[in-house]
Amino acid sequence: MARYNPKEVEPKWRERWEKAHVFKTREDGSRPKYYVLEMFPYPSGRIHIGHVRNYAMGDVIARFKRAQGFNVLHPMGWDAFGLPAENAAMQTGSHPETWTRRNIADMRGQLKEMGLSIDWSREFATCDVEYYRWQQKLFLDFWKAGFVDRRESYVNWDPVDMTVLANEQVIDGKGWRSGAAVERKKLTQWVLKITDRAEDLLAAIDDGRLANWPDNVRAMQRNWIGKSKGATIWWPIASVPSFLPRATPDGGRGGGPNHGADPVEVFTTRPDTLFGASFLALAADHPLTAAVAAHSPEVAAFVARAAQGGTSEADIEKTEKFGVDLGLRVKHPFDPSRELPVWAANFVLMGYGSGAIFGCPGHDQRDHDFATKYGLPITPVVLPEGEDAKAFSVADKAFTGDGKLYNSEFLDGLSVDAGIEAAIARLEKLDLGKGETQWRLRDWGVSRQRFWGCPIPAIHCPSCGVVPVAEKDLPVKLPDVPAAEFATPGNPLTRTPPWLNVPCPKCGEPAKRETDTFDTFVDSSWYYARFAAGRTDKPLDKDAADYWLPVDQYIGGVEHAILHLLYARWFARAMKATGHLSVDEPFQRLFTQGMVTHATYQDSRGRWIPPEEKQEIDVSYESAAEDSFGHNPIQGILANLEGSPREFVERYEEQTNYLGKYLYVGVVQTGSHDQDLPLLVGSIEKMSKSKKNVVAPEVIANSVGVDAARWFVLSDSPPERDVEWTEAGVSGAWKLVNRIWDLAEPHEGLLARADPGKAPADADIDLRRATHATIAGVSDDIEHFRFNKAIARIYEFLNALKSFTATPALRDADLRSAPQGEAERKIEPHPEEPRSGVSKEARAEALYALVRLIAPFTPHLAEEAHEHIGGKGFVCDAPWPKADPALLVKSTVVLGVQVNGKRRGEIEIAADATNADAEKAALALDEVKRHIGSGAVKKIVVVPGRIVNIVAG
RNA sequence: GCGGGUGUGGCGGAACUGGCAGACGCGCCAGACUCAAAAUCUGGUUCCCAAAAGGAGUGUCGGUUCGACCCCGACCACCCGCACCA
Repeated sequence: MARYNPKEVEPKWRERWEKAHVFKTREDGSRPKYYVLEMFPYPSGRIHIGHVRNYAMGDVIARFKRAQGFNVLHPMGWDAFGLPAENAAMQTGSHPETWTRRNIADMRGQLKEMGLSIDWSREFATCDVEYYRWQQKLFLDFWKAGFVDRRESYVNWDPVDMTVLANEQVIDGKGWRSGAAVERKKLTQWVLKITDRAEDLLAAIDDGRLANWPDNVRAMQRNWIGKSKGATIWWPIASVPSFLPRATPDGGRGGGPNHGADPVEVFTTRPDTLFGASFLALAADHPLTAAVAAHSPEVAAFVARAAQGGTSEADIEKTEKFGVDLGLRVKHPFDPSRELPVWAANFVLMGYGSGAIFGCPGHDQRDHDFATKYGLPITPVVLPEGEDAKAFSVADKAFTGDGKLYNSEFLDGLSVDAGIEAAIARLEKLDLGKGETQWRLRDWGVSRQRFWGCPIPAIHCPSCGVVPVAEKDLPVKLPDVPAAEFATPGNPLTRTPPWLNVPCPKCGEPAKRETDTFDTFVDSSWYYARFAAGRTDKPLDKDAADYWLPVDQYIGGVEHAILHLLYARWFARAMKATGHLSVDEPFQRLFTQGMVTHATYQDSRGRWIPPEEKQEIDVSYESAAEDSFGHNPIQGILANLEGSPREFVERYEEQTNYLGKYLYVGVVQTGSHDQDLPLLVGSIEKMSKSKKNVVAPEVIANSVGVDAARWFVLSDSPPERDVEWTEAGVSGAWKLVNRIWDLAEPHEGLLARADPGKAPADADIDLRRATHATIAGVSDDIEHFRFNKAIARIYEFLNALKSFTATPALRDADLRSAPQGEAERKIEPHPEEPRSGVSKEARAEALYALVRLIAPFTPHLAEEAHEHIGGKGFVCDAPWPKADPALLVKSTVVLGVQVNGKRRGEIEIAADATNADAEKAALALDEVKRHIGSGAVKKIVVVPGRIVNIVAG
C-alpha cells in the first residue's frame, strides 16, 4: 500500500486551504467569538523549534474552537522594531528595514509551512507606518490625559556605541556588544506613569480578574509591583552643622520652627519597633551623605568605596556591610531627649523609599550585622509568645517574628500589627510622620536613543518648550537614511537635518524634533487590539474591539511574565481611559509554555559539537572488558579526557547499573572534527546557537513533515514544561502518522458507503463506547491545555481500533501454525472482513471521529485521511464530534476489591448493582476468602463504581 | 532571605472530588517476517525473591482515614522569579 508522503500531501492541503480562504475571519455577531493569540515573533531571521511549539499550541486551540462553532480570530504579525536590526545594519551595511523585511518574508514562509490556521489578511509589522502612526496617536492621547511625563534619570550609557543600554545588556559593568565600560549618565527621558495604576494592577492579580493566569506569573507580577505598607518618619536633626542645606519652607514639616535643616525622611514597614531604633543609616548617594562628604575626607572615602561594589549583581550577599558615622544626631520622634547617631551605610539603597532607614538591630538581621560590627546598641522590643522577658535575647540574631511589644513605653503589650497602627497614629498626631505605602514598581522610561523604533511625536521649541506634534501632522515617519549612515555609532536621527528641523506647532518658530524613539515594549503593548480592530483612520474600531477583546487565550514564553505582560495590562487601562477600549485586562487566559531543549555535546577540549555530527556507540560488556588490544575502552576514553569528565562518568555508571549487559560508552564525534575524540554528553539545555544544539524546523519538515513535528512537540511533556527534542521522539511521531494513514488506507471511500450517523447494531457497542469515550476525553483535554493527555488518548483509541480491525484468526498465536504466506495478511488486515459483528457504520463512525480529533494536531494528515475515507469538504470545516452521553455509561463495571486496604482481586458487576450485590460478589472471591482467613469481617466499604474494601481483623 | 513551583519505573509522563499506582509514548527484552539488516507485526517490561505464593513501593519522617501520589505537620532536594526593598 502507498506510503504516506508528507512532502506531497502537506503542501497540497495548504494550497487548498488558501484557495478556499478557509481561515479568513469573518465578522459574525451571530456566533460566539474566540480570540487566540500567540506572542508575536521578533523577526530575527529564522523560525526555531520553540516557535513551532508555541504556534502549534495556539493552532490546536484555534482549530478546536473553530470546529466547535466559535468565530475564531487567530492572527499573526511581527514585533519588528529593535536593536538587532541596527546591529545587523552596522555589521552588514544594509538598512535595518531591508534586513527586517527580508527576515519577515523568510519567516512568514516558514510559518506558513506549519499549516497554521491563521488569518494572514490581518498581518502587520510594528515597523509599518500604518501601525506606528496610531501608536503615536495613542501617545498623544495619553499625554493629554496626563499619563506622560519627562524626567531626568540615570541610564546605562555605552560611550562606544553611543547608546543607552537596558540593564540586561550590561554585563559585568560593560556593554554587551562594545565591551566598553558603561557610564551612568543622567538623561531626560520620556516616562509613562504606570505607577499611577499600581494599585489596580496589583488588585486585579488577586480579585479574580486574572484567575486564569498561571500562579507563578501572578506571583512574579505581585512581587514586581512590590507594595509595602508602613510609615514615613521625619527625624529632626539635633544640632545642625553650618554646611548643611538650610531648611526648605515645606520640607521642615514636623521639625518645628527652629531646627534649621530639613529632617531626615525614613520609610519603614515596622514603625512598631521604633523604641528599638539605635541609629539612622543613609545611602551613600543620599544628598545628606554628599553634603557631609564635602567636608569630611573620611566620609568621602566611604562614598568612593561604596560606589565600587556591584549594586545590581547577585553577589551582594557576599559584600560586607560597612558604613561611616556622619557625625550628625537626630531626635527620636517619641522622645526628643533621646538622640541617635546618623551613619551612612553601603546596604542602604537610594532607589527605594527615601534612601534612608532607621536601624533596629534587634529585629532586622541587616541592622543587627551592622550594629554588631560598629558596636551600636541592640535593644529587643518584640517578645515572642511564651518567652520570658528576662531570658530573651537578640544578642546573636535578630528576631523578625510576631510577638508582644515591650521596652516600648506606650506600645507595651501590643501585638506587632496593633503596634504599627498605634505608632502611626502617634506619629501623625505629632506631625513627625505618616502612614504610607511604598511601591517597588518604577515608572516606565520609554525613551531609546535609537533609529529603528517608533518616533516619539514631540517637538522641542526654544520658546514653547516640549510641544506635542499636531495630530494632523501624524505620522512622524522615520526619515530615509542611507544604509551607510548606520556604520557610524549613535542615532542617525540626530544627524538628519531635513527631518530634524521643523517649525514649532505652537509658535511656528524653528524647532527640533524629538530624536528618541519608543522602547519596543510599547509596540507590543497594544498589538493584540490592533489585530482585532485595526482601522485605517484610527487606532481601533471600538465596536470591533468590544466584540473581540479581551483575548480569550494568550500563549507565550514565561520570559515575558513581567515586563511585556505588565506593560500590556497598563496600556489597556490607559487606552480605556482615553476611550479606545472597554476592557482593562487584555488577556482573559494566559498560558506560558515550556521550552524545547536538546542534549548538548562537547568534546574533551570543550568545543560544542552539533548533534548531527555525533555518533553513539554501544559496546557489549565482553568487549568493554577487553578490546582487541587488551585494553578496556572505557578506561582508555576516560584516561584521554582533559578537564572534568564528571558528567561522562556519571552517565557511564548510570548505564551500567541499569543494563548490566551493555555499557553506554558515550559518544564519539565524527565528521569534520578529529576522529575518535571522546565526546562529553552535556546537560540538556534550551536550544541555542552558541551550544550548537539547535535543530532547524525545516529539516524536520523536509523529512517527516510538519505534522510529525507538531505532534512531537505536543506529546509526552505537559505543555507548560520543557520538552526535550530527541530523534527517537521524532521517529515516534512519524510512526504515529503512518499508523493513522494505514488505518485510513484500507477503508477508501468508507464514509461514502456507510453512514456514520446511522446508529449501528448492538454488537458494535464496544467500539462505539471506545469512540465516544475518546471524543469526550480528547475534547476535555484540549479545553484544559492537556495536549499530552489528549495525544495519549488518541493512542489508546488507535490500539482499541486495531483490536477491532485485525481479525482474531490472524493474531500471533494462530500465525505460528498458519500455512506459509498467510502471514502477509496479518500486516494488512482485510478491509471488508473486520472482527465479526463490527459493522461498516461503527467503523465509519470511529474513523470519522478519529480524523476530526487529530485535525487540530496534524491538520494535513487529517485532511488527507478524511478525503481518503470518503469525507466531503474540509476536516477543518467539519463540526467537532459530539460524544453521546448514553455511550459514556457502561452497563457493567469492574470494581477493585481490597482487604484491609490492599488490592486482592476484582469483580465485574452490573453498573446499577446494589451495594449488597457488590459485597456478596466480593466476599465470594477466593483471594478475598483467603486473605480474610479466620478473621471476622468487621466492616465493608462500598464506593459504587470504584471499589469494595473489606475490613477484617 | 522572600515568593512561586516540582519530586512517581531505565526515560518523558498518567492517575478525575481521598478509591485498582505506573495510562500513553520512548527505550529495552523475547518472538514472527528476512539470507541478513532496517522497517513492520505479536507478546512482555515498577522493584525484590529462580518461579509461584508473597512482600515492598509515588523525595524523607510522622499524622488523619476503612482507604493517601492526593489532605495535615515537620523536613530534604531541585527548578524558576525577585532580592542588602528597610
